[in-house]
Amino acid sequence: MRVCLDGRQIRTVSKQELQIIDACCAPLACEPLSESEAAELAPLFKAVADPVRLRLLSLIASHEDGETCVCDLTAAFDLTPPTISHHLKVLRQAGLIESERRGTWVYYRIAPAVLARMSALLMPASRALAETA
Amino acid sequence: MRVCLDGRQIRTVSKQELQIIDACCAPLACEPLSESEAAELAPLFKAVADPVRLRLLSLIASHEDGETCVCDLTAAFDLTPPTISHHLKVLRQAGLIESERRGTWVYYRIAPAVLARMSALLMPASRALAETA
DNA sequence: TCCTTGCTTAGATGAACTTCTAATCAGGAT
DNA sequence: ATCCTGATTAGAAGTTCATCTAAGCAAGGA
Repeated sequence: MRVCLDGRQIRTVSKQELQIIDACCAPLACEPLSESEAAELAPLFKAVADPVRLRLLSLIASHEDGETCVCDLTAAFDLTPPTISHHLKVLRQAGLIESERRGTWVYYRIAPAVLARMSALLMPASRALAETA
Repeated sequence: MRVCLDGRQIRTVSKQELQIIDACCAPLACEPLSESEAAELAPLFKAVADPVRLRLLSLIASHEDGETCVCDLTAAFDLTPPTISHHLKVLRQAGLIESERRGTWVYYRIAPAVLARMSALLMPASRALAETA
């Protein structure tokens, strides 16, 4: 882990992540997206196109245990529990997170496959970059 | 360039792209996004969270010349020119594309930096992946 | 100068989305 | 059994968004 100029932490990409990037997801610049592909992908981006859901995703992803209790998530926002629950449902229905109830509490964790697919789609979107390799 | 099981073309990641991935964009799992970071990032994802805009981006990105005339873009959709113009404006205001007028026609091309940032943010969002490296 | 073509802006409409309050469900404790 | 706490569902209100038609702007040709 390194720290960059603006103070944010960064790290290098692992081989395993490269395999995901390299997996079966044609990047945007490869060939035009079909209507059905676009219709399938757009809801995934819509799920993360909200500041609350981005922070929820980030809170869950950066939690040490790999999972986070809803009560901790709710406490991090100035929003009512039903609102947080709504956003978690949107993320879950998009396949970005998974939930599990253990006793009184419900825990959420990241489902990495869909995020990896979205990332791979956007990454090499510049033909110039692809060809100067 | 290879072809995967479902017939879509894929390719490996270049060193230059790795540098972009590795650049100054903390991935989601690194640490929780601040409220202001989330507020800044969400509109970027909102810009691509629409099937028409995803296809527009893909059409522009995959065009041989690196740029595409609006007339070609409009022809690819079953929508009126004002609607296409609206979507192009959304993408341009998000910093994802740039436009240039040459004579009668207006050409759009990809602005790769923002896409690279979004991709880097989503990619290593799984702590499990990051730690099995 | 006037007309034609390409593209964008303005304004309106109907759908979708975010948020809330109130009510409901699930588990655990008294 | 009853109550309490954590979480979700139901329904409503206000806002944002995608799309259209109509109008405007820019550039080139008759």
